Amino acid sequence: MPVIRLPDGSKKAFENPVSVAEVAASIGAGLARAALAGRVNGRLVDTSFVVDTDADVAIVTPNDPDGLEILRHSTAHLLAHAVKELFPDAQVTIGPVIEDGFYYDFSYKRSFTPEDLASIETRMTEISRRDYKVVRREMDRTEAINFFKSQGEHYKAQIIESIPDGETISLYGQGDFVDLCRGPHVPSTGRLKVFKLLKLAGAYWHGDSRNEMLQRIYGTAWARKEDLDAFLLRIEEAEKRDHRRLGKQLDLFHIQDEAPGMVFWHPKGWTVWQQVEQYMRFVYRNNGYQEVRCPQILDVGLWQRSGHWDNFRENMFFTSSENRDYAVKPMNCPGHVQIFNSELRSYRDLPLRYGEFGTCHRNEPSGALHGIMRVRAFTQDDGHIFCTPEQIESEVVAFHRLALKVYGDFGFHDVTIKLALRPQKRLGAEEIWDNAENALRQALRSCAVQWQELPGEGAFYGPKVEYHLKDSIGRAWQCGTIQVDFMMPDRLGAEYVAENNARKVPVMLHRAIVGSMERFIGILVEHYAGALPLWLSPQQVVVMNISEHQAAYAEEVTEQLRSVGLRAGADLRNEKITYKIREHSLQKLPYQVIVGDKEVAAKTVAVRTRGNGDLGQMPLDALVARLKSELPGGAA
RNA sequence: GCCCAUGUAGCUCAGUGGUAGAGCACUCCCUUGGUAAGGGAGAGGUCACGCGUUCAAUCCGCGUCAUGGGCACCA
Repeated sequence: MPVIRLPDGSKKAFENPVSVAEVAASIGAGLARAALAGRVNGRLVDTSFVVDTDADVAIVTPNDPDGLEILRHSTAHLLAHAVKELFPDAQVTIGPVIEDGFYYDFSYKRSFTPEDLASIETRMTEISRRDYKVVRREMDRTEAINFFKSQGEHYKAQIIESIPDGETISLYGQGDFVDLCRGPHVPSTGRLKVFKLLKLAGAYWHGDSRNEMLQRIYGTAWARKEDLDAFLLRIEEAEKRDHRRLGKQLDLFHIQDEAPGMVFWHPKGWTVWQQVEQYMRFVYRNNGYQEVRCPQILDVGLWQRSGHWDNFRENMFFTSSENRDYAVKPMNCPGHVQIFNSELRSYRDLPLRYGEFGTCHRNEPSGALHGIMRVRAFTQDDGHIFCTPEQIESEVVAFHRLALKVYGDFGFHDVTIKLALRPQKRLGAEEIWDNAENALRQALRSCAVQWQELPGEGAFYGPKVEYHLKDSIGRAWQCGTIQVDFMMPDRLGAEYVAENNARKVPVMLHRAIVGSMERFIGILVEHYAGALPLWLSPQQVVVMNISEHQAAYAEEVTEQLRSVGLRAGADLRNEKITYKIREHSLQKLPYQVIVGDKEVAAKTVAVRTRGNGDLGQMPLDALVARLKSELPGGAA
């Protein structure tokens, strides 16, 4: 005789055990139609779940985030069902929900084609129309293994074998299709109406590159058609701000076959680079760093001593000359240690901070390359701090404040922090790792921030704090990092004279704020959709004449803008003003200045801004004042 | 590196077993026009590269390279 408590606090008493579906129906027919699942005492269950004792029950609908997740999970099953109908020999593996959708991995003798994808989607719609009831049943482990083996589903059997013995295994069936699943699922396939298959991809079984490659089908599913359309529109909008597309349209850079993963910076792109670099140079200078520069290639022996050769030689570039082998530097730290080692250091010198715009080469796997976001030649705003263990905390805190200031100046205000802990492949004793990890935890506590810990994600020489920036369309990018390293200074023979005249090995902190210049500029371009803020814009102002009569005045105005340090250019082409405006608007110039006979006569300029349109005439001084006020006051 | 797809003019893309097209951009001419495309003419391509099949390959096959979507990797 269960008493059901509903989320609004009301109670309903039932004579007999009731299913979630019956509870929903007792509340209203509309809710019964919308019910996808239930939440009984906080646990998600199918609508067929029977409640036989007093309980808190909520009805889960597509409007509930859990409901949407169930919808997607059930759509993944619908996908697998369709694949099994069309390709009975295909084996199913796993099909989880991911952000904005789901995927399902299959093993099949031949590759699925884009045409297959279309027919699978059509078949999914058919199965949805058949409106099969989705039925849960339970088996014991051995029975389940035998069941899937008998179906020829060896991957499924293998998954169950990895589940601890004694646990009940739940299966979900719809029509002839049965899948291993924890559930819950929608009550019937007819509930799955708004979905779309997105792409085919390869993926390793168990995510391990030593295993065979499966075929992954990605899809998305939503509660309403409008949500799906909005999602597809969002993808389209993201494509429009793709840095590769904008890099071409705005003439910032290109990459060509002769140098995969290496960037040709065009004048406009290089101007952006210079703004970022000059800004970061001020950051070094104003925060106790000394800028340095190290050789591009260094004897292989140095990389053997540092440990990079053992860990990364597959991904390093080598060269040789006169019987000597060199590695093109994949990192800047060993170089900085050489500068540290170039004279005898005292504890009084610490902390000693070096900064470098260090260009590194890494022979990244071909499949990893991506525009200018993941390249083989890149420049880091790299820095290394040599300090004592006692100084770690204050250095990390100072770095943290500085990093947030820099991100804010570039327009990133949503920053999350992660702490990557010791990886499988690493140098050094456990105790050293304990110290290093705890030093970073302590420092983060002092920063009064929240952070997420990532086991196994650290560098081979030490744990790292990572800074993830959220961009204007909600994507997160890892940029900055600060890492504690108790290994490399010792391996490379760094030491200082302590107060008691003993030689000690300093701690080295590796740190970067923007990370890679290439990647950061790519992120900036995508964040701003190419409309960079005034201080970063390659060209800040264009001065256009309406007809050739005002050419001399236009040049004079341009010269005056340049003389106060603005990046201005004149467009004196024999084109209509509307044409010129269109072109410079497409180039996303922040300011367009138009001079015609009226402006020449009045000694003024007509100003048009990106976004706000025509501002009308103003004296040149007023324009300069406006531009100056829009530029940041100075670096950190 | 692995799976799949793609590679045609500077860009975006059509197209065909008989050595190729559009729009924009470019050059020249006309036009001197007031806030997102004025008009005309012209030039421009070893159809990514290599090897096959074929009387004939940009098109079909194989290989290589690169790019894209994923996976794996990311000091």
